[in-house]
Amino acid sequence: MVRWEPDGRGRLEQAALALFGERGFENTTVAEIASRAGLTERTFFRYFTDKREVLFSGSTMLQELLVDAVVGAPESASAIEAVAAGLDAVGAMFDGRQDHARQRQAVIVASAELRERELIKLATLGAAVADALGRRGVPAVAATLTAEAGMAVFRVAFERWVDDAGSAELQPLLRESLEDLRTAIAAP
Amino acid sequence: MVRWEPDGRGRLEQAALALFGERGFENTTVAEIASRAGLTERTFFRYFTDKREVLFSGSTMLQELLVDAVVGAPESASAIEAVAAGLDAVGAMFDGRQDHARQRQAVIVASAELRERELIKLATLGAAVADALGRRGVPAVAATLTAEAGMAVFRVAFERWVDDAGSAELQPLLRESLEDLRTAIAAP
DNA sequence: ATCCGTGATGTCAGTTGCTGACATCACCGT
DNA sequence: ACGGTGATGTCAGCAACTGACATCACGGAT
Repeated sequence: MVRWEPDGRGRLEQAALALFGERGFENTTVAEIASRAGLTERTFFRYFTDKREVLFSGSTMLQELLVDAVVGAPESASAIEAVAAGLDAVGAMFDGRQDHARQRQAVIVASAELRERELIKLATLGAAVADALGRRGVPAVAATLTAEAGMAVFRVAFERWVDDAGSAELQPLLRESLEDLRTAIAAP
Repeated sequence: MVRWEPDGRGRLEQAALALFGERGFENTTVAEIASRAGLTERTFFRYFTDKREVLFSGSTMLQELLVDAVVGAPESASAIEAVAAGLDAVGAMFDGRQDHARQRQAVIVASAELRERELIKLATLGAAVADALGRRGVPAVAATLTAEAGMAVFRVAFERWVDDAGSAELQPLLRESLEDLRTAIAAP
């Protein structure tokens, strides 16, 4: 018999998502999350710096994926093409995870605090992409703007994907949204 | 003799900015801010929902200005042109406020919590602009993307304006950044 | 001139997020 | 058999925030 059940971190994440879904983020106590996971409040804060962080453990993986794809895009690709390649990789990663994404997103949009956290994760992602573009030789201002545009495309496409019952795949929505952005801001 | 010194709210804002600048956001207590303003912690929380909000009272004015300019743009203007008009108005508003903006921005970038708050303010601004575009008849997805692009342009231009000692006016940087974005994401 | 309602402030007690310091104790290698 | 290690627990404490109630100058109504 083992001393502790395995994967305390994962149990905390599950418990948190479930409780946030039932009573909402603000009406859930860290002590309650920990208790449902069979752990202590103190242990929760050893895994997560923050009550909010428990919903964002996937963001580092997402960042690695995106950055790798941007860096690994063919040398001939322009900045925006490299970002598009990154978005393709991200789109593929979300395949089959629509249900989980929906559940999580419902919790996030219901709480201002969690929306804040999500925005800063996206901003960090954008900065990492801009940095990756920099390593490809793209000048700083253009890199930042291209990365920010990519994040805007991601936000819009992701929202459509989560809200829309009909579309099972994220990738086509990403492509579409990038095209929409292009036509939207093209000079008249 | 008056019962209370006037403009408690303003005194709290000044005291907060000063203290955050001296010791940083996390090392400043709400009680300290209130005390420097000659008030009580409880009173602070009557004016501001949050310790962070004390730095963001201007954002509602910014939003009104921007939305009004977008709505009031000539009917012939495209979505992105309406947003550009809004950015012009915003650029004009910041004339002569560079010192204050710098001081405030230094405090904000030094604190993750404050950066979060700033991002959600910008996102709210973006949503308001998208809504304004919607009232101009722009379809929802295009409206969101155009507004997000506008916010990205604002972020980048504002950062350049604050960081760069040479440029006194924000407006030209906004124009430039919009052009940069256009060329950055144009189809190859 | 007196009284009374009002609004900005203060006081107090309580909950919750979060942290530092220290204790515990099964497991694992020596 | 033994000692080190790492994941966990316990406890005390600060600071952010909130609800309930008190205060009291001011200004208008009587």
